[in-house]
Amino acid sequence: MTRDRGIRPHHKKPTIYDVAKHANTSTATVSRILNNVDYPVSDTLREMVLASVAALEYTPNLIGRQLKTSMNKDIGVIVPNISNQYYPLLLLGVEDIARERGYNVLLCNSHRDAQSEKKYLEVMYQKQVRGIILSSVSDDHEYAKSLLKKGVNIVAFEQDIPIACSKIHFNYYAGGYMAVKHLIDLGHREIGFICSPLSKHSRKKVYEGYLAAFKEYQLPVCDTFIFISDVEDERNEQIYEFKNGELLAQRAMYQGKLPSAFLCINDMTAFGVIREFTKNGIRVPEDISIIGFDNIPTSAMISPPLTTIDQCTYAMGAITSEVLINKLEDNSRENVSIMLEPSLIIRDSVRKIGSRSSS
Amino acid sequence: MTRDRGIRPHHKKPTIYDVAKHANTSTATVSRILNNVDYPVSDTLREMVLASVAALEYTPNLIGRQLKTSMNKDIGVIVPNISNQYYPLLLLGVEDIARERGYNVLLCNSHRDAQSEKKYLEVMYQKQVRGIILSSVSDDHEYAKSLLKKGVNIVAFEQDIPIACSKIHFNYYAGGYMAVKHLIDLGHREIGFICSPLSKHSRKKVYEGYLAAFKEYQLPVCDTFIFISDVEDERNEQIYEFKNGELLAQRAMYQGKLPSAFLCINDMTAFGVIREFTKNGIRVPEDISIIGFDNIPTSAMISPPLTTIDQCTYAMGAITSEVLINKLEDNSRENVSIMLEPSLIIRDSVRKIGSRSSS
DNA sequence: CTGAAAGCGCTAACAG
DNA sequence: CTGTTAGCGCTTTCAG
Repeated sequence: MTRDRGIRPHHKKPTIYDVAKHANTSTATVSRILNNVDYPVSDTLREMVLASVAALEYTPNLIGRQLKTSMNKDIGVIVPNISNQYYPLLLLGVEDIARERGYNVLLCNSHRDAQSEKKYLEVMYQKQVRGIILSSVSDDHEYAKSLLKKGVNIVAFEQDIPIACSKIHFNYYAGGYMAVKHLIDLGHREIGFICSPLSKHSRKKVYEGYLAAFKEYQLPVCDTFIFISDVEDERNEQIYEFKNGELLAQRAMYQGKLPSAFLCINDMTAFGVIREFTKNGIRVPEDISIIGFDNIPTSAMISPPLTTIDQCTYAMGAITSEVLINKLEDNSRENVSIMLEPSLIIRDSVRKIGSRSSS
Repeated sequence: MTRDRGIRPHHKKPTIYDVAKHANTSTATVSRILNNVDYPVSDTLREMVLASVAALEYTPNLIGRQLKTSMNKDIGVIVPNISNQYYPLLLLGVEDIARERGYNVLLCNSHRDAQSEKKYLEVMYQKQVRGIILSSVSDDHEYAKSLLKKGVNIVAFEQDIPIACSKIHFNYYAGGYMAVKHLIDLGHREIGFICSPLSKHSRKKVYEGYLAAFKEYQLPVCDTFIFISDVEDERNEQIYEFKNGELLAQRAMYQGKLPSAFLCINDMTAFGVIREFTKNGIRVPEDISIIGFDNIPTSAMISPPLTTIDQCTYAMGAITSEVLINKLEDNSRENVSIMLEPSLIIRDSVRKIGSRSSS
C-alpha cells in the first residue's frame, strides 16, 4: 500500500507522491519520466504526469535524490582569497567547465587560514562532495590525506603537497627565465629583482629562473640589484604586494645606482614599483624597464601597459576542473601532474636599449 | 527491531547506525550527543559514543540530516561575473557574515545571461536553498517571483526589481553629484562625463547626479563634453569599460577643446581615459583632472592614484548577507530597502585649478 | 535517561 | 508497460 501522507499543507512543497497521486499513477513512473531514463512509459501516462508536474509546479528535491543515489554533482573549490585578482580568473575557468559537464561549484575562501581551510574541507565532506580543488595554505596535510582515503578526489592547485592526488602546476621557473631572457635580448645587462619573501614555492622558482638566465648568458648577477623583502602580510595581500613594490623601489633608489630593468615577482608589485618610480620622476620605460609576472587583467590597463609573464590562469582553472571531473566520472583514471607553461606578453613597460648601460 | 544493515563494505562511509552499534546504544542517543541538544544523556554513554565516533572516523552526512530536518544552511549568490573586480569584494562581505552565522555560500556567475541566471536559480531551489542574493540581469522576473511565492527568500542586490523582497541599493545619484561637487569646489567649471550606454539604472543615476550638481551651482552643462557610447559588450565588461574609456577620450581629443576635468562612470573607464590621454602627452592631473567611480582596489595603485567615489562594496555585501540571514532565521521580519551612501576618496588624479579655465 | 520506529523525498529492484 | 516497496542517513516523537 502506498504511504498515505494525508493532506499536504498548502505551504509545503509538492513531492513526487503528490504528482503521482495527481496523475493517478505511481512514484516510480513519475520518477522514470522525470529522469528521462530509457524506460518504456506509455505516452498517455507521460502526458498526464507532465501535466501534473506543471499543475502542481513540482520541482524535484535534489536532497532526496542525493540521499538515495549518493550522486553528488558539486565540486568544491578552496582558494586563499578571491579578492586577489588572480583567483576570479581561475574560478571562471573551473566554473565554465563544471557547468558544461553538469557540476556546480562550491566556493570557499580560506583567507590563508589553515583552520578555515580545514573547516571548509570538513563541511564539503559532510555535504558529500566527491571532488575538491584545493589551493592549500596549510602545512598540515593530514586531513586532506584522510579525505583522500575516504574516497574524496582532490586536485591540488599550484602546490607541492605530499599527497597522492592530481596536481596542476605552473612553470614559474620558466617564467622567471623567460622574463630575464627577454630583457637580455633587448640589451639589458643590469637586471634587478623585486620580490616578497621567498617563503612560497612559486617565488623561489621565479627567482631560480631569474638566476638561471644570467648563468645561461654568462652574465654576472649583481646582488645589489636584488631586493627581497622579509615581512609578509597575509591578511591583505593585494595591497601588501603593491606596497612592497613601492617600498623596495624606494630602497633601490636610495641605494643609489639603479639597474636598467627590474623583474617584479608579480604584477601588483610591479604596479607599486612603477608608482614609486613615476612619483620620483623616474620614467618607465624611458629611464627604467619593468617586467611583471601573472598578467592580471589590469596589467593591460595601466600606464604604461605592463610587459609581463602570462600565467594562463583561466586555462589552468579549466584544466584543473577537467582533470577533477574526469576522475569523478571514471575513478580508474590515474592521477596526473600537469605543468602549464608561461608565455611572454609584450607591452610597453620595457624598452630596448642600444648599448650596454654605463656602469 | 533495529534495521539490520548487515556488514558494511569497507569503502562505505560509516553511518550513525554503525556508531550506535559500535557503542552499543541507539541512533537516537548518538544523534542527541552529536547535536549537543540539551537532552539528558549519561556521561558513560556520551563517552562511549564519542569514542566510537573517533574510532570509526564517523562524520555526519548532511544530506541525511537535511532531508529529515529541511534545514538548509546555504545561501545562494548570483552575480553577473566574478572577474569584474567589483564582485569579489561584494562576495567577501557576503561570505564573512555568512560564515560568522554558520552559512555557506553557493556562488554562481550568470555571465549576464538570463538563461543561466534562471538555471542557477532553479538548481538552487532544487537544492532546497532558502535564501538567495540576486544581482539579476534578467528582465523577466516571473521565475524569481515564483520562488518568492514558494518560500524562498531573495535579497535583490543593486537593482529595481519589481518583486516583494528586500533590496540593497547604492546611491549612485549622490555619488555622481558628489564627484562633480568636488570638482567644482576645486575650481573646475568645464566638467565632462565619460560613460558607457545609459542602459543601466546605475549609470543613469550617476548621470542625473552629474547634471544635478551643475544645476545646484547654477553652472551650464556643456553637451560637447558629454561622451556616452552606444554599444555595449556584455561578454567582457572589464576590458570593454577600459576600451570604452580609451575610445571616448580619443573622441574627446579629436573634437578639439577638452574640459578641465572628466567624471568617468567607473574606475575601469577612468583607467582607459587616463591611458589614452597619457599616451597622447596629456598629463593627469596637470593637464586634465579625472575622477572615477567605484573605488576598485587597483584604483589606488595606478599612476596617478585615482580620485574616485567609494562604493563600499564589501560593506554592501556584508549588509546584504545580514539582511538575508536575519530573514531566514526570523521569517516575520519585514522586507527592507537599504540604500548605502557614497564617499569621496581623494587621491592624485584631480588638481585644484586657480582660476576659471579659459574658454 | 534510553531506544524503537516513523518518516524526510527520492530511486530502483522486483514483481506483476 | 506499471506499481509496490525497501531503503539512502538522519532526527525526533513516543513509549518505556
